[in-house]
Amino acid sequence: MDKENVAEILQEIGVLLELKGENPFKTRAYASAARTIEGLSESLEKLISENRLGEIKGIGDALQKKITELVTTGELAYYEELKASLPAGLLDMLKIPGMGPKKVKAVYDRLGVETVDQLEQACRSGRVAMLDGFGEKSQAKILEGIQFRRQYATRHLLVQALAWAEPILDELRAHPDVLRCSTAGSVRRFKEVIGDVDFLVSSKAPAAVLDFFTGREGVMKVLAKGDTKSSVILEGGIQADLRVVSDVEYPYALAYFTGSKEHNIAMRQRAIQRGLRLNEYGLFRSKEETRDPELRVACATEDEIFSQLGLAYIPPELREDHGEFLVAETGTMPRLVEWTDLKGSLHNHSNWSDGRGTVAEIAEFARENGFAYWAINDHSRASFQAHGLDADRLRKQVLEIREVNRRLSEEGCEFRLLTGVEVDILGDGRLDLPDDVLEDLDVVVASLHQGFSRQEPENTRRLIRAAENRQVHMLGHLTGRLLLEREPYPVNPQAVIDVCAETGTWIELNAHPARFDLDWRLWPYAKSMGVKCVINCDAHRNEHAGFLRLGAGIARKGGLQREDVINTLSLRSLMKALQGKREGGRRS
DNA sequence: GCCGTTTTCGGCCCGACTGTTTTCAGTCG
Repeated sequence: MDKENVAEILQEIGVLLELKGENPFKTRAYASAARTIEGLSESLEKLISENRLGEIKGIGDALQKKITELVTTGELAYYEELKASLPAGLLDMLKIPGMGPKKVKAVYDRLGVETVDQLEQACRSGRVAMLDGFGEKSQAKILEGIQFRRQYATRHLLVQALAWAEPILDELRAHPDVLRCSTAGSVRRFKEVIGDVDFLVSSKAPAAVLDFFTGREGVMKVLAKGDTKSSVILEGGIQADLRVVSDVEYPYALAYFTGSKEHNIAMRQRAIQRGLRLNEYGLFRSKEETRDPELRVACATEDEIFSQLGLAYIPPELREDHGEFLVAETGTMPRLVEWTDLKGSLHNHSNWSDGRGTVAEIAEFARENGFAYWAINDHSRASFQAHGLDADRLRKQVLEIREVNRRLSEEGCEFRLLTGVEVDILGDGRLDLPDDVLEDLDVVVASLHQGFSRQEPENTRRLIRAAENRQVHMLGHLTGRLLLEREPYPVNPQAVIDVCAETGTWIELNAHPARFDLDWRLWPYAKSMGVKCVINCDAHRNEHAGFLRLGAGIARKGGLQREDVINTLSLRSLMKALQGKREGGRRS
């Protein structure tokens, strides 16, 4: 059983315990352990065999035993008993807005309601409103929540959330009563999947800003509106929250509402260790909870708050309690890669396979947009559905690309198209094209496109064999996941990273917003092993070049710097690196 | 269930908003 499965089960145990009315701190312990497990860079098997599980913060004796049982036997008796003691439908009910563990338990205990459908019936017949603690309004709200969940997704891709958030941020910025404003929450942290979008504003007239926010075009429903905050549902079905504070409070509130929750808890604890209190209203010289302005440590920006806590500024992308404090404590934060550092993309498609543009159109677009180089890597023949290229068509494409480059050169232009392929990794780990064809290409990306039903050891071996081929520069979208759509295929990424480190093979960070693959959580490990990253937009049409900005944000979440990313190199250095990989490869 | 410069018990982040209450519980972030 792998980390994701273990984390999922621990998470579920936490929820089930909540439904049972257990001590909230106990339920929280499970949830926090689940998160910790998910973020581990080492495998659970290894930690267990070396008896190091207990060294992890948040995992004590009880959880150690349960995790060991799960990993070694694939089952957990405690979990099975817990699951059997409650109807499965209760978990679904928790997802309805306004239905928390107490209310779910109440309708179950007192009305025998076990599923969302039964809850709907109970609301329609008026039985829910008659319960203590419920009323007509809660009943109507539950019905609405059920309808809403049927109609809309609850989680959205970052790219979609940004498309909703950025125009609103522009409007807020232009509003006369707005002093400072920003997105906050997971959008500001550049999480790959977003639940809702958060905004923070400082203003002397909060009511006017809140009125504007709730009255905007594109607001479908106002969920809540108070003196300082409001929640709305936007057309398209995403929730947007706005919080308005005074300008003095703004930096503290921005830090607080950017989160993550786990990062904030660590920040608060650091404050407490220094005899201070940190909340959304300020950093206070006090041992007690307070918001007395007299006691506030003046900070004009987030930067100054970190500094007061003995930390270098932590960029929002890193605020996941994922090791950022260890780095920031040293007093200097490395400069993370910026999307403007990227000089081109080394994995893109043309109309020779499943892309849209012609080679000439792509060259024109990339050149005009200031890139130094752009690779064309169409699919190989095994990707039949994508009109994959065989050796013959590939050679013809190479001629066409060279012709385009010749013309560019004549015009005195320094931009270059690079020849390449995204070669399929076949069932046994061989590549879909022979080495002598690959060696004539500038950039070879090797990817899995089939075999999702295979087992982990097999997929891992396929990727390792591809990485060991000295003609392969990098592995493309390593886990094949499609966010909110398709799980990653079973693969042991650490084992693949280890071989990439040995062979000097690079790993792609595919910047397609549904991929972001390799996951940001694995980059610190890859970096520690010396494996280089390539941020590719996997463009199938020119507009996809914009994905590079998103990919760079994800690379920042992974703590990557310019020197960790191959496509920050100039054309000349890149060509050397491409050549060097082939000469340095361990075996072919 | 975890943890310890407050160390084997007693804390564990905490405030805004809503709805059902008539002083507060539940939910949410």
